[in-house]
Parts: sequence; C-alpha cells; structure tokens
Amino acid sequence: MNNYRMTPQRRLILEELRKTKKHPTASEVYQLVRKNIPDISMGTVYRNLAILIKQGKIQRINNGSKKERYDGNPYEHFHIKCTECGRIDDLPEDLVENIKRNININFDYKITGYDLFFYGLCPDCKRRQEDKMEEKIPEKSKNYGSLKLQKLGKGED
Amino acid sequence: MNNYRMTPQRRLILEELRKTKKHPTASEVYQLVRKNIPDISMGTVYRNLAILIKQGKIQRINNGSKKERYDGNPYEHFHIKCTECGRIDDLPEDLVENIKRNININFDYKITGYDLFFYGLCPDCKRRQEDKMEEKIPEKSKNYGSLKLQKLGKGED
DNA sequence: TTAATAATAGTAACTATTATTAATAGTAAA
DNA sequence: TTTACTATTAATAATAGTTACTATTATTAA
Repeated sequence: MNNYRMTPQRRLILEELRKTKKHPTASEVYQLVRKNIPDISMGTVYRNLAILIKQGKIQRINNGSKKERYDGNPYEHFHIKCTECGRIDDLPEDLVENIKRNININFDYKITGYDLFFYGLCPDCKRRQEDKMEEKIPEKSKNYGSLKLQKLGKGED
Repeated sequence: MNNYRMTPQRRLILEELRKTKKHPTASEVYQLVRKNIPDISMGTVYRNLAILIKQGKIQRINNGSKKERYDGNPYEHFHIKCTECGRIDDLPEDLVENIKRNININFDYKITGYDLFFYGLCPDCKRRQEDKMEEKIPEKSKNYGSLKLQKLGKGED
C-alpha cells in the first residue's frame, strides 16, 4: 500500500501539472493527459492525483469552488482567483513576505498550516470591466476588499 | 426577481445562522430549522441560503471541503478549521490586525477581497493527540505550517 | 379583483468525486 | 522459472452535495 510505482499514467499527470500554471481541475487534467494516453479513465486521474498529494509532489488548492484544483508546485505559495472568469494565479513572493513576518499567534489552536486566498479581477477582466464602465453613467462604486469579504464570484463556478 | 419577501422559512434560517457560532453546512441548517418548521425542504434551505448571500446578510465559507458552510456574520472576519474533526471557529480580531496592516499591493490584479484560512488542531483534538503521543516512542515530528502548506485534513471531509 | 411575481414542498436531475470490479502487470520469494 | 502477492488499470456503478423542475400557494401591485 506504500510502495508506489511510477506508471506512465502517473508520470504524465505529474508532468502536465508541472508544465502548466493554470491550476487545472481533475477533468482538465484528464483532458490534458488524454492527448498522450487516449484511453486513460477519470478514475485513474483521481486516484493518481490523490497518490501524488499523499507523496507531497503536488497539492490541492482550496479555491472555494465545487471543483477541486491541482497544483504541480508542492511548496508554499499563495493564490489569487479572478471572481469574473475563475482563473487562478500565483501571488508574487514579495507580496506575501510582509504578511508572513507578522503572524504572531497566542491562541488555543495548534496551527499546522494556513491558506491565504485573494479574490479579484485578472488583468483581462479588469480591462473588460473598465470598458463597460465607460458606457454607463458612473455610479458610486461598491468597494469590497477593505471592509467586507467578497467571495461571490460570477466566474466558472 | 429582486423584490425579496421575508418568509417565515427565510427568517428562521437567518435567525438560526445568527444564533450559532458553528458555521453549519446546508444540511445542518436544515436540521436546525426543521425543529420549528418540520416540513421545510432541502430545496427551500438551499434557495434561501443563496438569496441571503445575494442580499449580503450571510456568507458562505471557503473551507476547502465538498460541503459548503454558512456564516450568519456577513462582516469581515477570518476562520480556522480543525484538520482533525473539521470544526470551524472565528479567528480572534487582534490576531488578524497585524496581517491586515501589512498588505501592500503593487500587482496587476484588481483585488476585491481575500480569505485567510488557517488549518490546525482545535483544543480538544490537540489534547487527544498529545495523549496518544505519550503512549508511543517519540519520533521526530513532521512540522508543516512554517514551510509547507498543509491542507490534507483527516476531518469530516 | 385581477394579474404578475415570489416562494413553497416534493421530487427529479445533475455533477464532482469515490468505490467496486475484473483484468493486467510489475515485484519478490521459493 | 514458477508462484504468490500487490499495485495499477479501465470501465462502470454508487454516493453525496447541490441545483433545477413542477404544480401549488401566498403576497404584492395595478
């Protein structure tokens, strides 16, 4: 049960996850690997994703969606998700450094990990929204982010 | 479509969410409201949860689980989840203040919100684990949290 | 009072994920 | 090499959380 074999299917799944920066869902991984192994099954994809996570080679992203997303980078880094189209990118390192330096905990939980998740508009959607704004009478903008959590994306979920 | 009525079902769902600190799932909400309205249906619960979110009266919690959780507090605050039993609590305000003061963003996304999620052991599970440790020969502890994301809880998901 | 719209309970459908099954292929010991 | 063992696979069935649909009832607006 703990002597894993590196099968062609497993290797391909890992390679595809390492190649892309798109943080694909399970079925997106399935579509990718099917190009090289056409008769691979969804069950194989799910099973191997779970094994690769258990081995610490990839990670699952907590993205507040029903569809899990997977990341070929197993090391600590944070994500940002576009509330418009659902696209997920990595946050730049230097932006995270400030935050990490300032976590001091005196609290009755034993903290073993954390996940910092930003929501917003990716460059493309930001531009699209700015274009739309110009066609309208400007109204007082609802600015979340500073006072209120905003996690109701209109994106792909 | 945007003239909502405050029906008894909707009012009860909101009241129950405001009363509890347990961040219940949809079916837990269903169990709660069924005590007063025994013939309410799951569909009604889901529909009203969605409407209350749209109205900004409650929020859905991004908890990395298949089961969504709901929170009667619509204002910004952060959560911590026990990786052992899945319990979710609010993070103390003062712990978050440090972090918030240090987010300075120069990045091509328009950030409209964020979610900071901690993982760990709640007081009960922490004690249980410490008890278990005493029965074993102590081994070098695998300490995540500082260098590696840890989001593979063994809890209720 | 009439028409339009929201909301409801009940149920069916959907979808992401997990479990099962029978077959296959590496691996280790005899 | 044979044998037994175990990991893995494709295909398919099952599960579970959520959403959509349907007929009916309640509320609001004209």
